[in-house]
Amino acid sequence: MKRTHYCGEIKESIIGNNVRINGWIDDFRDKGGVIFFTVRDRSGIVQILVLPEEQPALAEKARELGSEYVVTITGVVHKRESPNPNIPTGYVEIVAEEIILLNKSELPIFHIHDEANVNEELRLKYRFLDLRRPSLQKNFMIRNKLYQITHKYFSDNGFIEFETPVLTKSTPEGARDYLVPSRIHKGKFYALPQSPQLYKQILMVSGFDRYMQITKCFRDEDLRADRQPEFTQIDVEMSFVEQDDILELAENFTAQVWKDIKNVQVNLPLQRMTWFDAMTKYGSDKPDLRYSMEITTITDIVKNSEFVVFKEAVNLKNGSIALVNAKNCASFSRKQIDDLTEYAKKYGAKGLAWIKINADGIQSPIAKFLSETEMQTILEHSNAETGDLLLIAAAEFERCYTILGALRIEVARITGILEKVKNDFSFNWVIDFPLLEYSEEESRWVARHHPFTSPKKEDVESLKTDPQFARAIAHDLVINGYEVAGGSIRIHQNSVQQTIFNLLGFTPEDAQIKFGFLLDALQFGAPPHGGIAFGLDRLAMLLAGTDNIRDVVAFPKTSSGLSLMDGAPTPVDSKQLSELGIALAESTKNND
RNA sequence: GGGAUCGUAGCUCAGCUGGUUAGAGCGCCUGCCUGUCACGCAGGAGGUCGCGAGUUCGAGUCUCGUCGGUCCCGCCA
Repeated sequence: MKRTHYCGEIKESIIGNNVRINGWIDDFRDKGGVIFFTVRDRSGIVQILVLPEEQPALAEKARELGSEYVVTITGVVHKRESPNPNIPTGYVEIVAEEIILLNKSELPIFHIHDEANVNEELRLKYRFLDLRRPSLQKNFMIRNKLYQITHKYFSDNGFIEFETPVLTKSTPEGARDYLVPSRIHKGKFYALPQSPQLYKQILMVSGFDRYMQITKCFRDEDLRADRQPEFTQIDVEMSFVEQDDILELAENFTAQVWKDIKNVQVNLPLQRMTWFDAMTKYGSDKPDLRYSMEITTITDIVKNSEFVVFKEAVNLKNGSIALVNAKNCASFSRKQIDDLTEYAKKYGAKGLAWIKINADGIQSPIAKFLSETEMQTILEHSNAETGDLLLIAAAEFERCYTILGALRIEVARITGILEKVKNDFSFNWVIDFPLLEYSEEESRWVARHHPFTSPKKEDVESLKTDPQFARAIAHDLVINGYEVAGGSIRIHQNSVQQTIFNLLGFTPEDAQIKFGFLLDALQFGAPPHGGIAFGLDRLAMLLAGTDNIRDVVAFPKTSSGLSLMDGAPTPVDSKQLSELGIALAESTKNND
């Protein structure tokens, strides 16, 4: 039964050899006087030939086979009479001598072919079949390579691999926790880690100096095409370093991965962009730099204009007016512009002003509100040429640029720019994030990254007077507009940490209850330290060339968090609940 | 929490302003076929139109609810 070769290894170089393969029946073509079928394993497919006249018993056995039956085939490798150059093993075939049926299969629910476009709901329910498709198998080979490169790279660089707990303490900041009830301590809960953040910092205090871990993280938030509730991080932390050291290590790692897996040379060092520049040029804190289409700020140009929408925006605290130049889009129809307006509204735009630069002059609903000088200055600053369409947003700073950032991507999609750059890669750092942001919901400052992020030295003093302007020593690595890694230099001085907690509205008692163990650790000789964590799934996505994270996760959840194959989550036995001291609220009881 | 969109044969889909017996391609079954590889030819089987109400003489089609998929906003330190 044991194989001598994988199917994909049956090549011209072993013609004449006696071989044995294991695999699944991929396709069956019975021509009457000659029978062909193909067998598939993880390496590819190979054609088997049976000649009924010469081997009637074997032919009879072959005719019993069906799609996805599991077989062992023994035979001799022959050169094909009529080769098929479209498959790697297409110049040879195995002339069967023995066929062993190891297991039958029900009729497959769908074809095990890459071309088969099958409803994802079915694919997830029958994931064991879906995962047989060559394209998915390829994705997991890539993912495996990524694991191996990661272990080697960090080991070679002196990092020590750890495991941190999965049953941890719930912390209130950040994402919603997944909770695990304790049986021994009824009424108390563990939380699954949103990330091993505090543990890795404590390992730094313990003196391990360089830590890494490939680890699962859990966040109970709504999902997206690039977000799963459980996901894998390459988690890294280093002592006695500055931000430059972390960026250098991380970009060398990234370059290594792209070289080994994609054979792409990444030019180092990577471009670094401040958060402010990313926002004002690209309207995003994770800009896709495979194409340009930069945003132009025109707040100062139109601040005295008659247009009431601009007036209102200027009067906002931190109000901004800016535009994106959609090159060669002046031909857009009224309907297309209406669609763009609707699109902008999703991001909180109240409306969308536009200027068309037609061959016969300017066309714009707001032209009448702008002076000749204002219009000319706008055209100059945005490098507007005949045929261009300027899309203008006016709102509070972050809203205004976010709207334009979304439009920038949408215009790139509509005009085919995204399609053109789909095989390119762009890498860049975004640094100097704001340390805090004001939460209207909670009426307090919250940490933008996490509460242990160090402010920039020069901004520590102003923290107390102008917290909104304080910048963090934080860094995100962006590839093709995806945030694939993020990290920071941490606070290692208890006094600074207390200042931050104070700003976040925690009393010393609160802080002690929530993060006391970290605060304790910081008082016992914490070294300066910092780190970064890569989203392994997103890296795998980019390497595999897919925009769907479920294509690189073996058993993913749907966008509502269900696992369609096993049915999780499910109700549990009342006995299990009572052991945990848990009673369901009346309203949730029949929710299965 | 909100928005958009989808759910018809095993799979992918068509099915118009409501109207007789719901169709196609692929797959499947039976037979034929000595170089197929999206094999070919002939014949055949296969439907709770996601589910539940409602409107109507009559619902795959209209309305409401519900379940599920996908994408997005909010959310994701």
